Amino acid sequence: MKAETIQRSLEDSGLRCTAQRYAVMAFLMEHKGHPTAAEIFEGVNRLDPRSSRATTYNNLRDLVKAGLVSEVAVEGRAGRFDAKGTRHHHFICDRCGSVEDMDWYNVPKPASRSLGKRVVRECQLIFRGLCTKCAARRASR
Amino acid sequence: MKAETIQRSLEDSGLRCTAQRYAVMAFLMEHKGHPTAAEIFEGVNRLDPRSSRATTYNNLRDLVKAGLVSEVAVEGRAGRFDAKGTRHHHFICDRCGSVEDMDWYNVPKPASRSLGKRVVRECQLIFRGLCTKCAARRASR
DNA sequence: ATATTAGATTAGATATATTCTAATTATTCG
DNA sequence: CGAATAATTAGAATATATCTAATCTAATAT
Ligand SMILES: [Mn+2]
Ligand SMILES: [Mn+2]
Ligand SMILES: [Zn+2]
Ligand SMILES: [Zn+2]
Repeated sequence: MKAETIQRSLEDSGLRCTAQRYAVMAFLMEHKGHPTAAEIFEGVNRLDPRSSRATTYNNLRDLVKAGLVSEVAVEGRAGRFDAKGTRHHHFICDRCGSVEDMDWYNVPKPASRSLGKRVVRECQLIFRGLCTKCAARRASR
Repeated sequence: MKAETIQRSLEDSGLRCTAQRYAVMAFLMEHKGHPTAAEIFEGVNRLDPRSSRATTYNNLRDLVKAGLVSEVAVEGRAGRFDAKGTRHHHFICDRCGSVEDMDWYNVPKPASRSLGKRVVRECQLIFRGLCTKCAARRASR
């Protein structure tokens, strides 16, 4: 049951499972397109408007801090968010800017000479190019 | 001679080599720390204030479009820029947010099944963790 | 059960980053 | 030169995110 899964993961992270916080988490799990804070705010309030902008931002911050959500590194102004599920990489379309998940695969670590005394926590791969839709569009012209 | 190199690369891209545009390019080539637009604006105007904020942004946009500069994908509000030199990856520090270059190495392409009809133009690797300075700081406590 | 406390939410104000507008200046080309 | 095009500018406008201080809610203590 998804509801209980969300509730438990929130509480395991020391966060109360409030209606607003739950809604952000549920929205992210249902929408895999890496929505912005504004889209999440709008989506959460579409049915039953009951979360303020500040709360949406607060909860996103808390969820990221708790490790349940990640902010995707994209150039461009608005942050984009992602419920942390299975590991994956990302593909960003040059034309339409959409951010899509790509199957995860292991990436070789950098040479320790190049790494120096840095400590690597994670490593993410971002592909750029044309998404399926935009590639088709371009081909048909 | 660097000046001529910059001039030529601008003109080859169909951009006039104006004082302001040149200054943005030169600043980026001298400062490898991936400065923000605000830092570039400030840096360019430190000696002889003669570039407006709008022009700094306009030129950054034009240089990115021409492929001479790239915007680094970082989460966080301000865009960070990079003169495109030799290929490299990036390391972003969890603690201080600094963005450092890492030696480039080839990354295996995704399985074509996973790629679908997408067209990959490039692939960049972002490492996260603690930079040399922050790792030392943490160790000494 | 009531009081106390810490956690969460809210509207609106504020801050920050970027883009737009319309006027001006500089450069190119016929 | 004169027209056309490109670039720059100050400041206004927009977009995104955070802060503030008041209020509300839930958890715990008495
Ligand atoms: Mn994702
Ligand atoms: Mn770089
Ligand atoms: Zn696309
Ligand atoms: Zn650091």
